[in-house]
Amino acid sequence: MHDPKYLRDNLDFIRTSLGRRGQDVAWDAVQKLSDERRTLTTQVEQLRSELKKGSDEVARLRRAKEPAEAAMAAMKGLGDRIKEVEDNLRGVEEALSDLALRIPNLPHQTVPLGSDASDNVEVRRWGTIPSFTAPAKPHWEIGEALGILDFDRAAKIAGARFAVLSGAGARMERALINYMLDLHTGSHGYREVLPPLLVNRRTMTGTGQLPKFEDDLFRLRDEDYFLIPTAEVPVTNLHREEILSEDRLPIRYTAYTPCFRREAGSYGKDTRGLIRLHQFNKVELVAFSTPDRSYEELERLTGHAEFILQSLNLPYRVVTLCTGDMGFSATKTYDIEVWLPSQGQYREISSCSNFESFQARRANIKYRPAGGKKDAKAEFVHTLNGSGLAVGRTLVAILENFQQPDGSVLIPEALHPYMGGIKKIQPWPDGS
RNA sequence: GGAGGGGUGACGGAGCGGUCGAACGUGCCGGUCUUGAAAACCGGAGAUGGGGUAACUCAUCCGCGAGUUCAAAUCUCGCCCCCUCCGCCA
Repeated sequence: MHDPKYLRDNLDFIRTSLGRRGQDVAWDAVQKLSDERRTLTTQVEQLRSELKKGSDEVARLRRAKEPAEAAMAAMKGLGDRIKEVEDNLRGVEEALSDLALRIPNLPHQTVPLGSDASDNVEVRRWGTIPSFTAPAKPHWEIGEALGILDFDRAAKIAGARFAVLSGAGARMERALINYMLDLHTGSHGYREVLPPLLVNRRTMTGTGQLPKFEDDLFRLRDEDYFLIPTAEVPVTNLHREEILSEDRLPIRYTAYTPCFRREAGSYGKDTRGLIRLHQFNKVELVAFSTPDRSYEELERLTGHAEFILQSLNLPYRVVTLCTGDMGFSATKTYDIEVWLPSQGQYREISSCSNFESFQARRANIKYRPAGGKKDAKAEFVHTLNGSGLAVGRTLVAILENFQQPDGSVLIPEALHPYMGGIKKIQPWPDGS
């Protein structure tokens, strides 16, 4: 959400800057409602001031044992008039905030202009792309042959876009989760959090999923709870309605959670395999920063996610998303894309973003600057987050990049301690 | 699910329907005292929105929402959350 005052005074600038991203915003209504809110606010305050003075006068008269009937009669009805104007004002404010909550964040100056993913700019590459004598197999073939991935039974018990992992597959998913968490908590300075997977409406609004993207979420039928689409949601909202002291910043959390997404509108995309599921595992990195350090923090955080891939020896590249490809709440986003041999291309495995004060304003997360000066007014923090990493896609990358001619898959050395001594995944004999 | 208790400022905790934005205590900041510190004493300090170059000023905020009243932290109703006991359950 934008600063209401800034929004009111810079409507045209914001509108122009957003370009295509702001095309479905009702700009004229925003303008009109902003103006109305202002006049109604002034009106209410004047009436209230009048009422207050009148009431004080009544109190004074009665204390002085003087007749107060006239003063009371004069005030009669004022309250009702105030209520009327207030109802108006409330209506205007609700309408305005509903519209304002649907305005995307403005991109940072360093974000390249563009309309879609093809305009994203590659920042760097790491690792060597493996070469294969035979065509590289897709992970679902590898996994099914090894008996560690089962999409047919997943479809039976749940439906399309679900997967069952078993044996060494299940083990490796768990190994990756533990490995990532250990690294982020042990070496990168994050505090581990295990949050609820169901959250309320207020929380979903705080990070920007609501009101605009309700269709992307799974929602419970009988209660107003949503399944989280990412740990970003509960973890960022941890400090909702709080004022943090500056010396606590930056706060860095890492959280493993399953993530649930309806994937509405992505029919036909990545229908096979583990790439796009309704439920997947992710280890998330979340940071709360002072405004002056948030871009520095974005680089750090991205580096922490990259390090996982490096330590697993998986080739990847980092791209800066262009203005047209960025998410709703971000000012700047780096995508980390891992190499998938079967597709002959890099695919997203992490997305690291700075939201500046956009989420903080929605969720009311502030900090009080240190220094003991009298002007220590609370200000909004900057929030950031990134995947570190999407676990299922990491498994995909391992299966595909380290597949062997005999159908087995070599396990990266960093995972050996987490795999109970297994260094290679061999076919499960009876194939069940 | 049943019964009861409670939600007030960073925290603890008061609050006859009318100088209550809110006593008091702790913590915090500044000062006096001290070689320094502690103690003691004095003073300061909330959030949001509007107006003003500024000193400042106006409005709102005592879980949330509605109602009663000239006037609500205080009275009434609904909702949310927390706690205790009982039942159920991993």
